[in-house]
Amino acid sequence: MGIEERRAREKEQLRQQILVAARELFVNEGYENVSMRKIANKIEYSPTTIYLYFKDKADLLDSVCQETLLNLLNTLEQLKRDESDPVEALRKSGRTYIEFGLKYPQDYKLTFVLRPQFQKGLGLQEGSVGEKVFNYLREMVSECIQQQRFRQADVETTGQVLWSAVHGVTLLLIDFPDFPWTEKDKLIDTVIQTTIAGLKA
Amino acid sequence: MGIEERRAREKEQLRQQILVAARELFVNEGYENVSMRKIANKIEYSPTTIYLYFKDKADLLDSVCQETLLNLLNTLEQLKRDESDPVEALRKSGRTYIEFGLKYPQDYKLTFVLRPQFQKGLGLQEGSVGEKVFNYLREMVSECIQQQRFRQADVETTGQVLWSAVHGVTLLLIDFPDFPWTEKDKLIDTVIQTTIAGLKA
DNA sequence: GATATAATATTAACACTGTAAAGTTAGATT
DNA sequence: AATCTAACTTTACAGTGTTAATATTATATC
Repeated sequence: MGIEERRAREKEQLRQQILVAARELFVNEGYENVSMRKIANKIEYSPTTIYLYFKDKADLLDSVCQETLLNLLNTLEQLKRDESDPVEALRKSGRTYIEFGLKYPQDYKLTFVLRPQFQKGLGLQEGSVGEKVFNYLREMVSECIQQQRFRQADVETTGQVLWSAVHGVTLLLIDFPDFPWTEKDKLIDTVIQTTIAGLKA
Repeated sequence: MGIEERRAREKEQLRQQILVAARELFVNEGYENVSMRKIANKIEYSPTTIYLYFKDKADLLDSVCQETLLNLLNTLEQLKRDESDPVEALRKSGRTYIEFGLKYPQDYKLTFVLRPQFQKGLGLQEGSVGEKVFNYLREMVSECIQQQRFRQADVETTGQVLWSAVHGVTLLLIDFPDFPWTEKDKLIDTVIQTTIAGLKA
């Protein structure tokens, strides 16, 4: 049955096409200003066709973000392999996380701030990419504590403290671009280093 | 001329009425799901009347957030008078800030996450309440550094690091209520103490 | 008290939005 | 060749923010 397979392939292709178009508009114009009609125009299909591939607009945007997050997860995992020192790995991971957020601010906000509000209780459900990202953090922190590079403390709490710091600075930099921030790279480094120093103390 | 004064008073009253209705709807239904018509219905005026008092929907949101910020500022300023030790004052301020966010989660998100998105570039302009809140933080940090309770460092950067930490944990607690957080009070304390410890080191 | 003036509120309209339902068309199966 | 089915489009609805024109009211002036 090669025909069905070809059809499935074509179907998947259009799905991807929609995702690509959506991401491009989404990133460039901000997710508020992207309408189904705009996406449809871009791919030269009628607006309602999109509904054959995605439940609704939220679902579409969700899929875009999922992809982006998977990207983040991959970037982080790669990093882990290239670095043996656990504290240094953690530092680099923090940087990577923040820079990711700044590179895809719309995706970051949608995933970590705007979506949870509407999908109450489904923020970091089991198996979600978000959960995997936090698991990654857990591992790194655990390593640091086990090797006594951090003061003896709860792995969970320590991870949550780190996440708070990087999440916070990421969102502030995204949301208040005109605030007189310290030079961006310095600020990011200081946030990470200060938190790590605090965990050693 | 008591008449003009009465009119100004009445005008201000309706303005307030709009603000109250808008806040209530924004908080309960989410900014996106609140239409000008809904607000108008609630106050029993025609939709366009609102435009005589506010430039547009974003401006209305802005005004709601201004009020929230003023509320936060008052809460913080009260605290400053009651504490002489600068590090302790900072610690308490951090707690107060976070607790404020958790007490009015929707208002907090509206002010610090949603509003910036719609009022791009007008995040913390000169003379704004937002700026005053950050000035408050600046003062406290400055005191800590001057008294050599913190390691010698840039006041601006130090303040921004602290803000990142409290902002981060506030939003995480709000947005992922089902995440297996460490006990809330412990987490908040650890975030603040770790950051402060890092600033001493 | 009648009339002009200014402030305030409303109606109607425009160009959008997300999306449900029904209609169309092309290709595969019988 | 007739039928079925999946993919896609057309149409339509109820809603959105917002503007311009209009109507209503309250006050000031004659």
